[in-house]
Amino acid sequence: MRKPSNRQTSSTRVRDRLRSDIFSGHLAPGARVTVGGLAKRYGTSPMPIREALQELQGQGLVTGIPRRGARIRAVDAEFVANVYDLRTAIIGLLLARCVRYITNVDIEEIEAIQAECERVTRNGDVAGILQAHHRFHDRLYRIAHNAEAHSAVERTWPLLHALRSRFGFGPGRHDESNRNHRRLIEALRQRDEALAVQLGQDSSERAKQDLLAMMRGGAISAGAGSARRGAGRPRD
Amino acid sequence: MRKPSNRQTSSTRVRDRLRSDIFSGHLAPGARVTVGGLAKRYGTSPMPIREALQELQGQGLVTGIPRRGARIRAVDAEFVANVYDLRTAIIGLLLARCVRYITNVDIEEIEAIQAECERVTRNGDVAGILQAHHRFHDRLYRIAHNAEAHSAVERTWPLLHALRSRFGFGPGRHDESNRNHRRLIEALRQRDEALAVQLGQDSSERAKQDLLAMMRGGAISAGAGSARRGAGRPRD
DNA sequence: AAGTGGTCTAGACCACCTT
DNA sequence: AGGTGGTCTAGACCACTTA
Repeated sequence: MRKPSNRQTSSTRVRDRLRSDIFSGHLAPGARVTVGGLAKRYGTSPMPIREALQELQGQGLVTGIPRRGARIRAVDAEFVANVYDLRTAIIGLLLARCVRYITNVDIEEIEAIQAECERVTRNGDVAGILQAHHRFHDRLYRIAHNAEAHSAVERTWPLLHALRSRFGFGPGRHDESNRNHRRLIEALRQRDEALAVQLGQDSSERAKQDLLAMMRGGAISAGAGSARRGAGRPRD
Repeated sequence: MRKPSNRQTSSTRVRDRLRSDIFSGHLAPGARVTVGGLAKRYGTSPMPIREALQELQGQGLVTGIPRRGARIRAVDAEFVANVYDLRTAIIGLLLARCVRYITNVDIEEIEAIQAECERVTRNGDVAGILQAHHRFHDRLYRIAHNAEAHSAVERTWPLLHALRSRFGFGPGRHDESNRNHRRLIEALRQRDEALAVQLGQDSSERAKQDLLAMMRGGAISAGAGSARRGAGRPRD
């Protein structure tokens, strides 16, 4: 019963640590990183570094210069807003298609996932909330039968996951999100394409605004159930 | 006059040949490919194969199975339609932002590129047309100041480029495209956001329909007026 | 002209699937 | 248990940027 390295490959380890180092500010925005330097830093050979760098490049976290290494991208408000706007545009496409393909069985399953979302919300476990939320979106967009659009929006998830883990959620944000999900499900049940698209894009926009506010506040609040932290938020 | 050498790396060579082999049908859709097999086929070591595979996976041409190799994706009508729909959605976002950021200098430069588009159209050189067309889009979307959305739509270009090189354009398609470009430029000059978005998305939709029609016909016509066909390979 | 740093080769390792 | 095949290591190669 040896499961020492689960699905944990060296590339993924490097990728996660690299991402963590970017968010923690240990690797400054705009800093140039080299394969050799990172290989020594993480104690591995060039190949996993290249792989991780390429994946993070696909997520927009690093920008590659042809023959001159790579550069850390600043995870600032503009970058986050851009990623969310991209998500919003694609989500509009996906939801329009969902309305055309969705079945009652799909709706039942999505409602079950939504119930799960609301349950973990009461627990207040951020990791669980993120996971359930992700499952909701994944299950929904699968219906759209557009794998390219789906994976394009999926590609932005690791970034948002990491940011939410760090900055948490604003007060009442979870309830708002769940309310939006419920309304979206109702629109899907009615097969109201325009409304579903509108609600989904609104949801995405609200999520963007909430995350941006949390980033402005610099909060590290876990957003967990204990409401006794509410007073000290440096709101602006 | 020297430097025949690089910008051509082994990874890119493998990537291009792999893509070519997929389009030519030499690698059947759904076929499983292995790193070792491709390494022998292309006479190289595993690493460039992995790199090329990963990039093509990012473009949706191959789908990776965690521990079990990769699979060639079928380049059929559904796949092409999906990619175009994704493009259309993102283009809407980009054009809406373009209207907000565009300057008169931008418009002048875009008009110059459009003039180039029309000149190469008269020549009938497909490669030149594709290049000019690409420059038009690239220059335009740069204005939107959303690098993530821009690169997401750029990622779909190599696929469309390859397909157009193989299947060409329908009769009158170039003139229609240029007409749409001119109208789009006019909408941008008026800063009419709704119209610009509408025209841009219409253009994308028309391009999709044209390419799908060409694929249905199985034509290899260069689209330069000589609409001779019938000797073409129906499919491989 | 020397240095820096990305790219590639060949082989070993080991996880997963098959008999 | 054996086979298949992805993943990783260490070092060499070479293009591009410095003095």
